[in-house]
Amino acid sequence: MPPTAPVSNARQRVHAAVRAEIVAVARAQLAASGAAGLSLRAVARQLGMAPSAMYRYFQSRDEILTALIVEGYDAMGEVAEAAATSAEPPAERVRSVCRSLREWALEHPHEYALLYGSPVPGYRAPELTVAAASRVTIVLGGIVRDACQAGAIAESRVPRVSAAIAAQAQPAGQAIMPGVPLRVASRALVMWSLLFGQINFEVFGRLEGVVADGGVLFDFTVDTILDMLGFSVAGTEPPPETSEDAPAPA
Amino acid sequence: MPPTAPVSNARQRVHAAVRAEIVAVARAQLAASGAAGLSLRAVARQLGMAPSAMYRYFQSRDEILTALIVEGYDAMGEVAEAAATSAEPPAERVRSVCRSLREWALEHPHEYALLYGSPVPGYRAPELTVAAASRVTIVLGGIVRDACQAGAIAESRVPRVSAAIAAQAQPAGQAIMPGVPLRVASRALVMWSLLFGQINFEVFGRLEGVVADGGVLFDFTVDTILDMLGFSVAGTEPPPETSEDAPAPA
DNA sequence: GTCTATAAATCGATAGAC
DNA sequence: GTCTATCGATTTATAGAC
Repeated sequence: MPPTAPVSNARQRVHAAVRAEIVAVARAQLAASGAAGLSLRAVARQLGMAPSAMYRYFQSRDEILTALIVEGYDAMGEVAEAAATSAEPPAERVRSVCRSLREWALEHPHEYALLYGSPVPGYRAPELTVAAASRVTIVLGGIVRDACQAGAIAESRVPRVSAAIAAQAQPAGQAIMPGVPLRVASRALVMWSLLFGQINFEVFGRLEGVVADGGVLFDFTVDTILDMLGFSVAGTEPPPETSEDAPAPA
Repeated sequence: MPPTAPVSNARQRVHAAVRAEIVAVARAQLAASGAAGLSLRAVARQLGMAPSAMYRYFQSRDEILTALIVEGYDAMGEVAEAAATSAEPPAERVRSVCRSLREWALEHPHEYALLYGSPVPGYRAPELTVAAASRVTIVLGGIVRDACQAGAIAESRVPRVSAAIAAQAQPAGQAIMPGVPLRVASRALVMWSLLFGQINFEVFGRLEGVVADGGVLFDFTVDTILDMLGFSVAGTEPPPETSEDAPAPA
């Protein structure tokens, strides 16, 4: 046996377990106080620990926040990946992923806000978190790439893009969706804004007096995403049920 | 003279002046501490007042926050209205308004976050604020309505919508853009998500390692908005400069 | 690794003198 | 309308005994 290899492996396990417990309590408190109000002491209190004992597990309050963020990105990545694995056509997989993201956001509004809402005032996100954040990105980017290869995207329906935007979209597009034409990759960048903009509005309650059924509007948003990406999808051009397009009676 | 009419008009003026001063200081503190950390005492301290004296001007801390929100919506409404008044074609007016909103948001990130970011944990927005919020909405909705009447929107390029989404979009669409066909009004609802989703990403720093020039991506976003609304606009179909659409060299 | 104790602050809101 | 004084809490973080 190497003399230094299995140094107190059991200790490490309980350490990790307590860490997880701390994060779990912190997550519960996030809902009540918001990210800015997350208190190290309150977590300790609820856990029956002395506040000072927390410092054996996290160097600072911000480190708990970081763990919370990473955990959140991972959870979203997981539901997105789960929704993406199916043999359905790409457009349906996009729908599934988008719906799963919305659902998770509505079920975990405070964690979602931590990820996609206003930045926490004094907090500086470490590199660690950006890697976790890319997981969701990769899922949707992968479907777009698959769709392109499978011919499910009618490139001709997507307008050409200027050299300026092409230059901007090239690095990120190449990284996430290698091989995807730049006009599609450019619009895919915009897709994030539309998707998360819509989820933001609903989760943050900004749709309250405006729209009664957020789910219907969300599905329409996803339809719009598919349309603007050039997806050839039944239902985009001639929708199942159509409504008269008159200015509507007073 | 009526016995009760001009009761201490001077007093009211200084009262309003002090109120404005309080809000100004609070606005400055918003940048440092965020909305959740806005402190009535800190404002008083910086103003050289006793904390208790603040209660002559605002009933509570939340009321200061409300004033800040109303002020913010008004400021955004003002820049939007200013950008909208021009004899240019509707598409250009949309561009101007969107750009002006982005610019304001980048110049006032913390106030913007207060309006369009995560909700403040314990704070419940009063009715007062929703009226102020609609000002920006009305500007863009008005341009869309104008564009429809002027024939600047090719309705045929916008897909028909299902009865379900039409029912959702009808009330808000009718209120903001009376007379606009439902398929266009529906997509106009989605326009807000795309517009503010894009601004959110940039203002909240979520574009940092992804895109170098946020302005270029934003202009492309606005182009996409115009395209998805059916605007007939030079530059959407055949862009000024076009780039080769090859998958890009490694 | 956990505890007590403590330092050095913060906060919102109220009471009551002037 | 402004002040002092105060209530009754809150917080992060550290020191040091066990």
